[in-house]
Amino acid sequence: MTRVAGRGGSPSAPRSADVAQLVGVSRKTVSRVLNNEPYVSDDVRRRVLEAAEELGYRLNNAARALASGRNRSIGVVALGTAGYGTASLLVAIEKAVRDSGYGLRVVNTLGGEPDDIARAVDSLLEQGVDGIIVSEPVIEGEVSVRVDVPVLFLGAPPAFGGPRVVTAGVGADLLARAATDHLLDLGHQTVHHLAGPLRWYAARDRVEGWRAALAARGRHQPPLVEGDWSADSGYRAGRALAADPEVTAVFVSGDDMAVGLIHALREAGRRVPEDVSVVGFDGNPVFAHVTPPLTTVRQPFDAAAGDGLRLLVHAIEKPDSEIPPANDLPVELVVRASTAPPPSARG
Amino acid sequence: MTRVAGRGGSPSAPRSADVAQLVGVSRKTVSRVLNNEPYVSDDVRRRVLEAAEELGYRLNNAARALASGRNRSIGVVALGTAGYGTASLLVAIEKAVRDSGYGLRVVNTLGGEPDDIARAVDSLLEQGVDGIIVSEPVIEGEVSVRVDVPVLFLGAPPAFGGPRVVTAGVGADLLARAATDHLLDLGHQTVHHLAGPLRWYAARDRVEGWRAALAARGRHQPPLVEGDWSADSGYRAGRALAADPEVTAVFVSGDDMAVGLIHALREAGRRVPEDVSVVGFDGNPVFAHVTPPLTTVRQPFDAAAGDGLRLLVHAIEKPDSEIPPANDLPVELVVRASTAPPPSARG
DNA sequence: CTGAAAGCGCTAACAC
DNA sequence: GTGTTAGCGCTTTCAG
Repeated sequence: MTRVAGRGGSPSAPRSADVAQLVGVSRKTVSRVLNNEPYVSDDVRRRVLEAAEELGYRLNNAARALASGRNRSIGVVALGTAGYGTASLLVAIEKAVRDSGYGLRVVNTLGGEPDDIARAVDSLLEQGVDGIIVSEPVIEGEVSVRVDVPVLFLGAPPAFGGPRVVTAGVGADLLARAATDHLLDLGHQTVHHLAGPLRWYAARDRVEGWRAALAARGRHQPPLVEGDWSADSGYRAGRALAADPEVTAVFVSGDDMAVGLIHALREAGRRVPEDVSVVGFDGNPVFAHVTPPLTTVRQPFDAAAGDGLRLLVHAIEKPDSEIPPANDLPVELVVRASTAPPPSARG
Repeated sequence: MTRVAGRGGSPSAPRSADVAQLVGVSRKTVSRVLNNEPYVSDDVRRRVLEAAEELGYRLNNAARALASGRNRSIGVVALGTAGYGTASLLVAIEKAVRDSGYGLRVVNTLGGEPDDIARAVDSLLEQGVDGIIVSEPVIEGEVSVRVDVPVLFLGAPPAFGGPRVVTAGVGADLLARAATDHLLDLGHQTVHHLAGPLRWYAARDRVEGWRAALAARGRHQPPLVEGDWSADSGYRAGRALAADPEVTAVFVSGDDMAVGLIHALREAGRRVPEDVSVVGFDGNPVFAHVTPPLTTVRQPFDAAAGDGLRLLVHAIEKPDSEIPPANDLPVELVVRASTAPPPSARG
């Protein structure tokens, strides 16, 4: 049955005093029960819970925050794009935050520039958060803000310092390295790279991994090509790369760009994977169904968010104890049909 | 006992009293300035703003909410999937909320079932929100919650009633109709439909549009095929549909499913669009680069979120006045290469 | 135009 | 185990 209240501006909601009165205890006792504090008899605890239920009592978080100084919520500064990667990360963050017993406030910054971040952080602080997550920002300069809560930089080094700033990676460099190694293992002499915009730390991190893989085998490092994460930019990059017969393998810093790139390659008459192998980045499952199915690396969004949040919550709740070590993140290469040995190896 | 502003040694954040003292006015005057209330001289206003800036003063939202009863934030119950559609809608909602001067709290419900929604709404209410957006939920039963703030159902009819419940569509039926009409206009005798899970209202809404388009021309309505939004489910549906030579046109309730479906069709030897035309739903730009580029309808996320939020904010801020009418949403068909006239029309 | 007093609903610290 | 007493920092009356 539908139960509606919709009482617009009528009798005020029940307060803890109402619950206390109904049970015949003090407000503090009600408070103890609601906060799961010890030193309440099981009997009283049960009766308080029952009374609260009966009255439809709901804790007033504003009052609680004001009195305790803790808001029980965490704010995230996100990128405001609907791409699979950023969206997955946000979903993972929401889950991790909720599992930690906090609420989540979201502010998007379309650009991810230092000023945008400063503004977003400010607005979060004003709304009242106990900690802030800055998710995969663009970092070119210093962000100048006064922050008095712990801040987690997820997938980027801190853009501002402070005693309560923690960092957690998404393991992008290792992932990029695995992707590049896969291509090298297949027999390619070298691997080209289509990067995301280099102003994004996420893009640079992957470049590092690609470079490291090449360097480890003493391979030639082809010039970097830069896209903007969009499939269109991948397509444009693909047209340029298709003209170069030296190109037999490309590691692309995002699935969408990879799909655009493959489009251009095939349009130019270069077969994938027979002539050119392509590896994407992210792990969007839809690309198992394009032609050819895309080999990619899966980003460990859940693990990264969970690990980062563990550090952040630690910094919030035990500000004086040492920050625990970060966990290792899984590296998962999803091999499909867009990669193969180079033409030379097949005679 | 009166507390003297302790801005010497005390690391506590500055309060409005500190600002007031610095300027030499009362706290109420500071409050007026910060809330953009009238009846403050320009001079005082300016000095207050300067002092606030100088002290690095930041309003305490918990205190404000407690005193005023308004939290200045809106909560959204989202689906917790990283698909292009839901993610885009969330981004659009965030923007609309921010533009309205509210903060955004997010709770995901993995399932979108009535019970999940009830839980999510409860948690939002406890966190303190002035309004709630329920975004594209699964609706099979009634949601039983006590809500005392306005609720906007976005892309679904209300799951619970009440005087302060508003609804805004995303225009899915019209979009579905446009997609179906496009196929019919091309000369197809009828159009098959691969729907999303019918427990989702969003899926049912699109089915309606498809049915309406067929009915308007007196065309035969083929049996409905049901997927689960994933490309994999589209692929499975495609294998079944490929076996039926009658199928020349399919309207698919999501781009990902459409891509999976095309994969299966081609694998079975049916060419797209020569033998079978396919239209997707959502408008993810990456699918301009798959083979064949996907014809689709673009969901007007920004317009839908903006319009819905306008209604919600109205319900919050002017609870007694009538709810303004909803705006018409744009219908945008993106014709690419996955649709063509049926084989029969081409001889 | 501006200010003084009185809480908002809860938790903190300490009593009992 | 439980109650009492003070506020948290702001906005709301209602005076001036």
